[in-house]
Amino acid sequence: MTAPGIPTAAISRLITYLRILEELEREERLTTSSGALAERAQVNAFQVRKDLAYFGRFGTRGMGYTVSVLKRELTRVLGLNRSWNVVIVGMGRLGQAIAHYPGASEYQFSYVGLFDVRSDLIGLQVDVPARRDLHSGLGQGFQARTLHIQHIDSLAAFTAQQPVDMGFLAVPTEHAQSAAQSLVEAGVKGILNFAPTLIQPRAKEGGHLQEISDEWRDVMVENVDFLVGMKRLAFYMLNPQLNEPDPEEKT
Amino acid sequence: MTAPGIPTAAISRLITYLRILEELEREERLTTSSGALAERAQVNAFQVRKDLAYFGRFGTRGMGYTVSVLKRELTRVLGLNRSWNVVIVGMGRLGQAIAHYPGASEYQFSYVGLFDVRSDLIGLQVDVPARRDLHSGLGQGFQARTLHIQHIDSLAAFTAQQPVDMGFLAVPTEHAQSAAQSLVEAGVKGILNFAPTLIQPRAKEGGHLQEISDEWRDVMVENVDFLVGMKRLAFYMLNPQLNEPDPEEKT
DNA sequence: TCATGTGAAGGAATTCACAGCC
DNA sequence: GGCTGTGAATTCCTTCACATGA
Repeated sequence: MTAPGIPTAAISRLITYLRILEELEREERLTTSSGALAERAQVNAFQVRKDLAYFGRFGTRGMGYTVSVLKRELTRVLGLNRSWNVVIVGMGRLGQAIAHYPGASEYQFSYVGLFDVRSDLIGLQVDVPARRDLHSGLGQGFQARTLHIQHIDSLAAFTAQQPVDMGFLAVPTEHAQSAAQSLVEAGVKGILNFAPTLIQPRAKEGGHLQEISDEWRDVMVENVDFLVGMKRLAFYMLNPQLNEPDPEEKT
Repeated sequence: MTAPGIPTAAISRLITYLRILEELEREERLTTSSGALAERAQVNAFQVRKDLAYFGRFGTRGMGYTVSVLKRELTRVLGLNRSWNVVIVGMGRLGQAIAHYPGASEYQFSYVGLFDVRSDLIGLQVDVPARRDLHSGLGQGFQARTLHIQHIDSLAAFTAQQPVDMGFLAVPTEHAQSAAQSLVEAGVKGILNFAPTLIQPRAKEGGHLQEISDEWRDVMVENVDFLVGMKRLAFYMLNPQLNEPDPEEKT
C-alpha cells in the first residue's frame, strides 16, 4: 500500500484531485476521467493516472472513474477518513482565523484546545466548528463547540488527559521554535508551522541548537508560509518567462 | 540575468536563504558559508551553491559569503527591492489577519486598498502597516495607514486612479473565481489566492468556463492553501517512511 | 472503441567531484 | 588549506506509447 518512492509533489496533487472530486459531487457528476480531472487540476492526464497508480487501480478501462468511489479511496489513502485532534498554539489574529476557517472540520480536523501566552487572550471563549458524531446520523450538520484559551504552560497537563495528534503553530516567528519544543515535550507528533521560519527538529537551549533528541525522532513538521507565496509572486511577475508553461493537455 | 531553466523549487529555496541571511544579520554575523546556510535551510551545501549559481557569483572562494552582500543580491534577484502595491479582496477573518501580518510590509508589500462585498464590512476602518518612505532616512520605522473597506464593485475605478500590482484573494472558496475575474478586469496582473481552489486563467460566465482570454494572458497566479498543509501533515503522519530523508549534510 | 494502467523513454533536478581562486 | 563555482553523473520525476480490459 505504501511502496517507497512516491514523489511528495504527487501527494499535493492527490489532495487537489480529492478537492475536485468533491466539486464534481456537488455538481452531481457521477463519473469522470483522468482528462477531466487533469484540466481542473492544471496538470496533464498522464500525471493524474500515474499519481493514482501509486496507490492502486480505481478506474474502469474504457469508462473512467466513479466519482464517489475515487473520492472514498483518495480519502482513505490520504488518511482523511479518521479524525485528528488538533490544538492551536498562538491565538492572535492568524490563530483565530485558522480556528474559524471553513473546511478544516469537514476533514475531521477537530480543535480540542487553544493555547497562547498573552494574558489578554487567556480565558477568552472561542467557538470552533465541530463535526457532529458520525454515528448520530445527522449527516452534514455542524455544531459549534466553545473552547477557552489556555496558557501554554498547561499544554503538557492537557495532553496527558486528552489525546492530541497535531499542533498548529501560529505564534510570532521568534517564538516558533520554543513553542514547537513545548508541543513536542507534550507528546504531540505532528506540527503545522505557520511562522515564516523553519522549525529545527531539536531543542533550542540558551539560544543554541542541540543535537537531535529522541523526543523529536518521530515528529512530523509541515510548513505553511504565506510570505513565501507573496515573494514567489513578486519574482514570477518580474520573470514571467521562468514560470512553468501550461501542461499540454494530452490523453 | 534570467536564463531559462531555473527550477521553481530553487526560487522557494532562495527565498528561504534570504530569510536566513536576515536572521544572520540580526545575530551580527558578517560572513557565512554554503554549509551554514544549508544547515539552517535544511538542504545540503551543494544545493545552496547550485541555487545561487543560477543567478551569479556572490561569494569568495576560500572565504564564503558576506552576509550583507548576499542579502542585497538575493533581494534584488527576487524582485524585493522595489515596492509592490497590493489590494486585499476579502476582508473576513483571514483577510484581516493578512492585512496585519508582520513581515509583509518589510518587503515593500504595501496595502493600498481593501475590498469586500459584505455590507457589514464596507466602510470599516482598518490600520495597515506602511513602510516609511525610504528617502526620509528614518530607517526601520513603520507607521500605520488607515484604510477603509470598499465594495468590490468600485475596484476598477480604484485601479484607474491608483496603480495596483497585486491582489491578495481571501474570499470564500465559491467566490474565488469571480473575485479573481474582477481583479483581472481591473487590470491587476498578479494574484495570490488563499482560497482552497485553483483559479482558472479564464473568465467564468454563467457557471461555465470560457476560452482563455486576452486579459488573462499575462496574469500570474500563486496559490497559498493551508488546508493542503493540514492534509499533507495527516498523510505523512500515517506514512512517515514516505517523507524525504534528511539531506546528508555534506560539503 | 474507449479510457485506464504501466513499463520504458525522456527530461529535469539534485548530487557529486573537482577545478579554480582567495 | 579552504570554500566557492560548475560541468558531469546520478537520481528522480514526468511524459509517452501502448498493452489491457470493459
